[in-house]
Amino acid sequence: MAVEPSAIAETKTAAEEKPLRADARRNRDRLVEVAASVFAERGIDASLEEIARRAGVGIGTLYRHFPTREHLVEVVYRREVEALCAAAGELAAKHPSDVALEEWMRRFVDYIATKRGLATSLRILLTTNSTLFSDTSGRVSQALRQLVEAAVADGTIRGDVDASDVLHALSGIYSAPDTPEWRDRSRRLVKLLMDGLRFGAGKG
Amino acid sequence: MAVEPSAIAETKTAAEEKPLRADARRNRDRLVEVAASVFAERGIDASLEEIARRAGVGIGTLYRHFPTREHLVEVVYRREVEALCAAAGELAAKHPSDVALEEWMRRFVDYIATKRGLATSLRILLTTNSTLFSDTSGRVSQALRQLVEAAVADGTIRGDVDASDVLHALSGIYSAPDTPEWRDRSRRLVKLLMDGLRFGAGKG
DNA sequence: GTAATAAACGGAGGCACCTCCGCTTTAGTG
DNA sequence: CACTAAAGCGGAGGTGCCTCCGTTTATTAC
Repeated sequence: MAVEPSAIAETKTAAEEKPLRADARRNRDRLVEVAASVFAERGIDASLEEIARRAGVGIGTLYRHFPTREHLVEVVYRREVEALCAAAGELAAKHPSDVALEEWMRRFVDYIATKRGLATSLRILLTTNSTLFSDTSGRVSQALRQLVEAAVADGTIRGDVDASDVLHALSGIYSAPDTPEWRDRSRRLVKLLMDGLRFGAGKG
Repeated sequence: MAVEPSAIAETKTAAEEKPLRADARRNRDRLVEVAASVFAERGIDASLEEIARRAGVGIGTLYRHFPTREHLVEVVYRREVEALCAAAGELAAKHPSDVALEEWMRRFVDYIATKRGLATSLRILLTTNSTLFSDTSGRVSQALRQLVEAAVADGTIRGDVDASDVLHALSGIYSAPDTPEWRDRSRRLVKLLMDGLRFGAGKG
């Protein structure tokens, strides 16, 4: 009955993990990568044996690294959130700040779209492992803040909003029912939001 | 995509079900009975094949009657709640009304005790299937009302309480953590409650 | 280089899930 | 009764989960 720090410490928070042997590191990374694509393709209930097979490792290796399905899902999920957040910096460097913001929100919609199918399992995971929720939502809002503040600073969007306003506006994306039109509706929401943000830019 | 009335209509709400063939009825009843004892013995994750085996039917028969584990669990659960509620009438007929009430509450504690291990699965079931929750809690409070009202009527417990007060007082049984002392603590709660109820009986 | 050892690998094997469909039994009908 | 259609049965078989442990490999020490 050891006290679990929080399910799976993990994540690359510095080199706080004891270094894995080179082959182990390789296999582990491979598994996460393959799992991401298999989950995307077949849903969260995809066969773990298929993941191991496609990754070219034995099923035993998969289980050694990820003792339960949830461990694997969590790592994949964190990795994807991380990538989404990292994209904020890259977009900011490559585009005018308002365009960067818009493009990021578009990716956000796509990201949520892929996660919809996984909704029930993710919900279990999120209620089970509360740090997962706070960690990821923290990272996401931080990424968004960076983009919004930059755009406000150079006057491409209005100055009387902040990241939490935008996040709030985006919440419709989460709460809307999972209909066929959902994606289009969400994209329109982003457009609408951007129009509103650009309106009166440079005057606030 | 048919509209499901509510997961599994079931229950013997009159003869609204098309009559099963005699052998089918027999197998079905047998399965429910065996399932109840296997679930009690091994927990909610007990092997369905074991249930079928012990019931002396093929696994195919189990699945025909109960397409998912949840279907089976729900039917077992409803049956048990039903039995608990039916006991109210029997106890009322056999004992002085205050004794009947006390005994019923004691059984209630025992019942909850057996359900504790099944808590997580039951929680899923209860959130998934909302009628299950309202149906059963309705039945339980109805049974309790019968007992409380009888005891108030013939003056064996005080008159200034009703069934919902008692149910409220019993809620500690649900919310208390699942420690080893839980059962004793709950029995003391029942005793305490009965003392309070008997105090000043016949004066309200 | 080589040896020693701890770490990691992989897949066979045991168990459970669930589907599918050929066989059996029941409940009607004459 | 005998016959038949419909209902029900059951278990083989294909798949997935997860554990266990003999074998392989990376690393460290010399």
